[in-house]
Amino acid sequence: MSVRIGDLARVAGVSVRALRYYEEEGLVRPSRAENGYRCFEERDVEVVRQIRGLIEAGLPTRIIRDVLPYLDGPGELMPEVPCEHMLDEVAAHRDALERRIRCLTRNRDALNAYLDAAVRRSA
Amino acid sequence: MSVRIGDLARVAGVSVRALRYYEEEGLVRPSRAENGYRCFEERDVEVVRQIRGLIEAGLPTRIIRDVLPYLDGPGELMPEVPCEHMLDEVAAHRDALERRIRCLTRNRDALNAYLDAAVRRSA
DNA sequence: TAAAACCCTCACGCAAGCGTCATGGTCAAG
DNA sequence: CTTGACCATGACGCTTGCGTGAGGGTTTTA
Repeated sequence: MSVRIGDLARVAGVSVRALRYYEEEGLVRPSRAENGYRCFEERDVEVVRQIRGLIEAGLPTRIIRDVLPYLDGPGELMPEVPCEHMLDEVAAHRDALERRIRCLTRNRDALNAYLDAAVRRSA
Repeated sequence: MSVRIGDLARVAGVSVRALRYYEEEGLVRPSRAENGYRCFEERDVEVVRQIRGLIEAGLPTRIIRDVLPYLDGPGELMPEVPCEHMLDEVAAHRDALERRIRCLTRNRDALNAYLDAAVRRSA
């Protein structure tokens, strides 16, 4: 029923060590079997992919830990009484993402322009 | 006429140490005065901002060094005879940026959805 | 002309995100 | 019942992107 760490690593495309690290950082919270083995869930596959994407995008784990609870879909399980302070933090994260997206988009467009020009020249 | 490292640091919003590091990594190539001081150009302000954005977006300096020459605008100063291999590398960088952008966009949208829901609930 | 304020080059230090043993329990297969 | 494939917990190592002196010239300011 439960997914073991090796299986999750293979399916999600990360190392076993990385998964243990993510647990240390509080990004995933597997339960434990009687023998001490970590028990992951099916949904952790997507969670880990999400984590990978965010880490590759440059977000530190402590921020990922903060925003991960809000990324389960459109407000499915929202924390009770979201206090102002937390909302501000989430909004700040959103703004940071916005800036990163704009920066990356500009650079992607520039690379595309370069590639286009190179192709036209070789034609 | 030339910009000194301290001025550039203030204007571009980075540390002097960071600028020296960028030079070590080949991201900027200031000339030198007779006294050994680094001579930056006005345009380096924007270059450094560009670099900062890419680093914050998670790109390692060696990749930034690779793509930076192609980000000066739409193919203004294109390297002579861009070999296939290099074009492939640039395209790969572009694809990596694309993936990052999609990941960040998904997460930004999720955060927005969360924030919207929170606001509606408090209303 | 002397203190401030910059600049230079080493060079060590540090946090993040794992890689990589070392050492040892667990469990299905032969 | 032993071999091999997994699992666990330390714990040290490495890379990246700088921070932070140490030690010593230069240039502007008082």
